[in-house]
Amino acid sequence: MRRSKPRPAADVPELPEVEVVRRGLERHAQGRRVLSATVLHPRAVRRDPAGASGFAAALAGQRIEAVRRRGKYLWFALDSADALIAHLGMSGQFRVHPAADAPEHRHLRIRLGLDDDTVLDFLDQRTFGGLALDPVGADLPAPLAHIARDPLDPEFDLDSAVARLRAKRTELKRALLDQTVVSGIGNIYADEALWRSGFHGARPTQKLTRTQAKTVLQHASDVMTEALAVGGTSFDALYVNVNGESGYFSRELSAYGQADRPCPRCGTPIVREHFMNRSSFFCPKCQRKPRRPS
DNA sequence: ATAGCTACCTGGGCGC
DNA sequence: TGCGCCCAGGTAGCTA
Repeated sequence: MRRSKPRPAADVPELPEVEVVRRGLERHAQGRRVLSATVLHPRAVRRDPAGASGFAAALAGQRIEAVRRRGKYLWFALDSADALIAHLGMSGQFRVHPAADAPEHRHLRIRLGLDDDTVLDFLDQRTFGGLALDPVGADLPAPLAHIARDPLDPEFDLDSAVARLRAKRTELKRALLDQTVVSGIGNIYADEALWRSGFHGARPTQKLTRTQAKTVLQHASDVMTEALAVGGTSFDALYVNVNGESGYFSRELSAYGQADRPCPRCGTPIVREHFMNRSSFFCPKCQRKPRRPS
């Protein structure tokens, strides 16, 4: 029998972590002008239509007016018509260093020289993340048009999210991870929201009542808001690290990563199963599987 | 149109 | 000791 080994639980950025990064970037980069851009790994700019050299040339000289976010996407509003879009992927980090004393980390992918004698580094071990320059639309860069508003957005509308969720013909966990329904939810907070709701991820969305859909979305919103409240104050002033070396986002988790440990509600051991090529963690007593899995 | 699958990545952990 | 396999998962793009 295979025991699931303890893992570092939450090192993948989801909504609260990305918001922490946005705040750090706002603090350190807003109002700064980009003097230079160096691409150390071409994959980090693969979404940029101009390629690495075009990216660097177009970015140099631009001023960062604001740092915005939708779901897990970040973008820097620039003084041109372009936006610098950033996604952290699985392992992306931004770090700020004094230019005179900036370490060359082995996972350094892009370095931006700023006009206050600092560098803004983009690090990414697994290279799922990256930066790209794109024209900004009315208020959203075009490549982000399909991303739904997230629960931290002041204009997030729970009722319309409920409608989108119930319009899906799929399993509940799949819909929670669908960034066109609600953005910002990844594997970790999907499992936490399901656990709090008492719903199994395989429940068919089309059979959810409005109240049930509202419940699970409200729990998703709550769990991410709470994580932000805990983690949002604990990053170092000159060190914008999405992962949070202490793992401060992972301590409160009830289901995700807790295989074989007692459910905090009923004591039944948490079960781990594979779903969508990912791990899913749930309490087999609190979260009954639907009798007819869709 | 839409639901669902897979490729894309690296490095730590573990079995042999 | 060292090799090689497995695993983590967000998203674009593809297929059916």
